[in-house]
Amino acid sequence: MNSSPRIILHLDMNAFFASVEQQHNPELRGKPIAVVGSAKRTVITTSSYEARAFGVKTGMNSWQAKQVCPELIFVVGDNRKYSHTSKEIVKLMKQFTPMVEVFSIDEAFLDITGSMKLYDSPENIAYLLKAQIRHHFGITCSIGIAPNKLLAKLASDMQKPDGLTVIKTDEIERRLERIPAKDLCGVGNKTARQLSLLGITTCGELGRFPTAILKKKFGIIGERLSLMGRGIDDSPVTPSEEADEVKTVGHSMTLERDIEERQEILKFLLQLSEMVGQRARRYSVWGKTVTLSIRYADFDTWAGKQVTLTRYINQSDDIYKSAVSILDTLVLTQPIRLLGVRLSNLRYESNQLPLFAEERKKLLLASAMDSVNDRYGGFTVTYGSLLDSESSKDKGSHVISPAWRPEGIRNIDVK
DNA sequence: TCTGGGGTCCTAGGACCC
DNA sequence: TCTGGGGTCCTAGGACCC
Repeated sequence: MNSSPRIILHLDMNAFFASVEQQHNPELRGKPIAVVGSAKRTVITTSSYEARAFGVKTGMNSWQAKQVCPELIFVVGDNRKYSHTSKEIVKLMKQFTPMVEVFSIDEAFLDITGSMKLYDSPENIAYLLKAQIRHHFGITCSIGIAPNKLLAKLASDMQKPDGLTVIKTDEIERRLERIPAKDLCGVGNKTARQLSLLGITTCGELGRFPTAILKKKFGIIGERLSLMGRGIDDSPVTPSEEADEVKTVGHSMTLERDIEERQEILKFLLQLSEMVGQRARRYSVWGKTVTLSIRYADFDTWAGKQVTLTRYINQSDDIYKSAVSILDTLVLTQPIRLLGVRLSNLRYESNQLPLFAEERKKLLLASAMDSVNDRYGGFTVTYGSLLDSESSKDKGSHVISPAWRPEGIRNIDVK
């Protein structure tokens, strides 16, 4: 396979959520701020560069952050805002090429190989993108340009904030030589540790290491690791419209406090099942497998199981029943910190006709509730047992995720 | 006063069928 | 009477990404 060289651009919005908040509220500009969730047990999802200077990091809880930065301002995140801004920025990117792959709410890959006739150079496109994003949204971004996605992503990480880094084909080897292998997208903590046991810490070392040994140790990943070490990556930029359909739909939540009582567990399971069912129905997805996951109070121990049914479901109470049936097979050994419900083994069917009157009634009731929820968001209407419960008060607002995809089914229920 | 939430892909073993 | 191998589906768990 010998194709002509590609030009790939990776764009990473700097401190995206925090930047959006600072843009919306001028009083926050120039100040150390942290975007958090509304729940009690929340962590920092993003912080401004002013806050990072103090050592504030993603994943810290509020009091840890306050320790390192006493004047830190906490802002409760608002997914609608970020999603909206993200979509607008994607529109802007698409003026340069239709080949835009939305990688997360604050990152995208652009294949600009075909855009060179219109714009003199890749750098030119990068400067225009940066200028327009700054002008329209007041946000800076870091851009990496390289012959493939792996290197473009690596490059965008090299200068932050507001950076531009270009890696040309003839300098790949030199530039990779001393880069830590851990910096490669796909090499996490565990793999990095395994590699270091083999005496590998840099990309250079990884690329020179015998592929056969890597294969033996890491299986299918081994070969890929070897290629990555040499900066080789053939994966295409896939525009989001052509992306695979989503394969699972799930929600989980860390509870305000650890719980043990069955009634209380059931209440949250019902809420989660409703969240999952609502999203599944909105996108005409039916699933055959339900997974219940439980994180215990000690944080490190997990419980849970999956069951596969003989039919496809997407009604909240069917999901709920399955989740409860799993719960009934478990022997709980600790109070519960987190509960999760997930639907998988999905099938996409829009016009499945329910056979029985009972089924029809259920569908009608569900769609009526969905349309109200569509208009008002969150859990304006929900099942009886949730009313007056503490869980309905927060209206699902604890859902904040930096990697949340703003397109298609990956959307959470925010309109 | 610890530690969020949404996903994808891969592996390995067992059941079951032909 | 004796014992192969391929394919598929399922569960559980781990690693990774944002």
